[in-house]
Amino acid sequence: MIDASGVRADKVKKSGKSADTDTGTAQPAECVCVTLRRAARAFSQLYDDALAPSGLRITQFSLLRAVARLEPASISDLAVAQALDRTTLSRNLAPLERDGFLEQAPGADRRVSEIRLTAAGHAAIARALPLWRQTQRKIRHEFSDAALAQLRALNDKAEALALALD
Amino acid sequence: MIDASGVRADKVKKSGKSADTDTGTAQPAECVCVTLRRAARAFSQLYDDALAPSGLRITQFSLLRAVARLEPASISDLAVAQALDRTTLSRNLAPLERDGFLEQAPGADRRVSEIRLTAAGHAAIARALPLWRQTQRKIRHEFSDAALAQLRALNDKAEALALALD
DNA sequence: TTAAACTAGGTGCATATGCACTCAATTGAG
DNA sequence: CTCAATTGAGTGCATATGCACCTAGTTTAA
Repeated sequence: MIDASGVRADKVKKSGKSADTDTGTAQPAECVCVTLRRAARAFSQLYDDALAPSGLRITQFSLLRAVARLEPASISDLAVAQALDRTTLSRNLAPLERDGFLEQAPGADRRVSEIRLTAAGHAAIARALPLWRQTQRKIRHEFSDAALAQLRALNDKAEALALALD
Repeated sequence: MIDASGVRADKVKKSGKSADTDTGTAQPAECVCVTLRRAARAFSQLYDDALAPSGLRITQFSLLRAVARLEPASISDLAVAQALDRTTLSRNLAPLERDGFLEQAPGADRRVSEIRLTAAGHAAIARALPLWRQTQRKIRHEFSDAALAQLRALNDKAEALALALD
């Protein structure tokens, strides 16, 4: 929780440094990306904390649900579904497999690994679902529909722009 | 860039699985947190790509600028400024120090490490600044002021909520 | 049919992130 | 002044993320 306890909030000062080309706002010239990353960290805190009793993090919950939807899923399927790099997704599976929430088996095309939930995986999702729903409700209550819709739009356009970097 | 080339976008199907409690939308029941994380990844791609010629990632650029603002900065100062865990921030300094962009020296209070930019650090910021500005302009052009304002609000409220978890 | 091209996936490396725990320096209570 | 409480920082461990490169199957062109 941003463990920087007891910080001297007083000693903040502005340096006239050349590199610091603020626009004059109290806060540093804000970077859209940095703000987004901060928000993502804060939300992850909230969701991870809420899901903790289920033993899942929000990333893992999301991944397990994707497996449930696409079952039997290939690594690449899941990577596309989650908009994650294939190798990242591959590694994110490891702790879930280690904990017995899913299993991989070679497919007919022996290059492909078919991923399926185990009973424990279904149980984990079932444990986490009410916690997640409650958090979603809280969040939806805190933020307007317009804000959430704009977040979606932000995400969609950003993904389109990032995809154009190919 | 979400390297999952040549994925069979066709084999997506819906399983009637109990765990998959979609609300009926084409997309899975969307998680605010997951959407935010996706957006943050996409934006990071855009910014990292744009900043690449400077040798900095967006996280590093942001951190260097924070040092420039708070110089001489303690680890905890920077952690608060970046809304990052203190230990994360501490580690994020390592590659920047290794590359000679900043240096640490013990302060009067010998528990505190005073962090300052080097000439190379200022130069790196100077190299990255125009690239960052250009990207900011592009982004601000793509997204409405309202969307960006709502992102800020989202971030502020999320940080407040996360802070309340203490 | 066989070798080239393509495709699914894995590995090494590096950064980013945060928690639990530890240590050292400082401060404060008595 | 002395010892306990506080505070700044580091380390071990684990997950998350993506790039460059590699290997093994599969498909396709000659």
